[in-house]
Amino acid sequence: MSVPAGVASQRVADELRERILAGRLAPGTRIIQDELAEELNTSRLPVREALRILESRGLVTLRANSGAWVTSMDARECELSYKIRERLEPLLLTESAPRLSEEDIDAMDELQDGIEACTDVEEFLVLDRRLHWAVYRRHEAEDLAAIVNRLWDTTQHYRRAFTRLAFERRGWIIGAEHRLLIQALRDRDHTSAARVLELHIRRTRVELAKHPELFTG
Amino acid sequence: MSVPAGVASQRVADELRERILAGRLAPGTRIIQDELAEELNTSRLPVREALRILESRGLVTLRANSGAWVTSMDARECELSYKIRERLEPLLLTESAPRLSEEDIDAMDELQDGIEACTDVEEFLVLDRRLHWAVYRRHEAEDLAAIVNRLWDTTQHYRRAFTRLAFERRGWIIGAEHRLLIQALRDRDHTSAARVLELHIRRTRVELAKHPELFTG
DNA sequence: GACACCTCCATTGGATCCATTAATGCTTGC
DNA sequence: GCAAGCATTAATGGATCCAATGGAGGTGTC
Repeated sequence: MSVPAGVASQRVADELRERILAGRLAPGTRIIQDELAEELNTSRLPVREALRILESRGLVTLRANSGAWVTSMDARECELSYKIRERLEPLLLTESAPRLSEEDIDAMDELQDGIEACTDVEEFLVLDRRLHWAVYRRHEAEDLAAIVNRLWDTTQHYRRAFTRLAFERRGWIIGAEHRLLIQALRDRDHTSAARVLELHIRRTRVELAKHPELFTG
Repeated sequence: MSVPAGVASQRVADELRERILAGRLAPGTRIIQDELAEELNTSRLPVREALRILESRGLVTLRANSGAWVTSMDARECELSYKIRERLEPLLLTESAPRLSEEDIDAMDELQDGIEACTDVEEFLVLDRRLHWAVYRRHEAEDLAAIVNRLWDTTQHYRRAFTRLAFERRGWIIGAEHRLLIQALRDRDHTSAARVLELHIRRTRVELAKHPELFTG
């Protein structure tokens, strides 16, 4: 076994987060402290602390004297998450955009090339997220970024389900929005960039609302 | 000794939060697990979990293998918190306003009477917060409310310092804004209500920016 | 005299053990 | 046959003990 780097509770939290985001632990799944502890070769204490960490990120729901479950959302909560993103991500963009270099923006176009070339849903999710965070790369607003990151985390599972349905036949819309966003950044037109981003998130929210069946689980 | 209600770690977290929000624990203060545990007649374990809980609420800052401190902000972070509030609280108002009853709105006017009558800073902070949450009372958006609540918590200390400076000579502005907000809600003009709220927060942010000396501690 | 390294102590992180709670299944009575 | 209550069991919450880390202070060397 490899050398455990860093604090155990953080390692456990990272591992658990990875499993949830990758879809290997579905929303609603119960998490038993003993099982995880044994599986990760540690005691239950770091697991308990890891669950607290992930609860604060919204990925896990705790009930006192009862247990822990992977957080699940209903359609209403998910829609609200998107409304929050609509308001916060343009602000985060505003914090980052003035500091982006030409190279930063070139990298975005390359990422978008990759997105347009990819056919696998999991790969799309990774690249799409990477592109958005390339836009925010130069922010100096840790607290705001943490809130936004959390929203991406908690909606990841539903984004996956939605992407499975939609990205093949309507993928060009996302591509168009991404290219418009990148171009506005290149032109240093930060107001337009913020507007495009807001529309991009808003359109996704509206599309998502057309598929309530994604939440009947 | 009285019967301990609920889970110990939550009790410790509540007590610690209360101390920080009441200003009895200043930003930057170090928190030693042993001391708190002894003082609250419990072991270090609930204290550790309480620190995790409060870290997730942004009230304490943890450093691995080092310790815990009451979180402190610089002017930039505080200003950003207000910008986030400017965007999120109107949204939270929108979620609540349509469901507010006449009695709810009457209660707001009564709260505002109390605010205009009060001369003590601590009392003002309590009543002001209570009034704002009276506006949001009928929301069904727990996640959004949690984010906003957290922002109020983390900026509480700076709001106190600012209030000490400003509320006596310019208190009438806050009163005017509050009354306008309540009236818009009474008229069921939710768009205006959201705008007034946004302006109210924005004006406070701009005022606060004039007092950088509040952050040189 | 100044800087670097080493040792010691205070404090946090982790493991094991015990208490407590809550849920489930069985039994009993109606 | 069904419902309610009790008992059993499994999993969480808490306390104590031990290990590891990081900072501070002193000493030795350049």
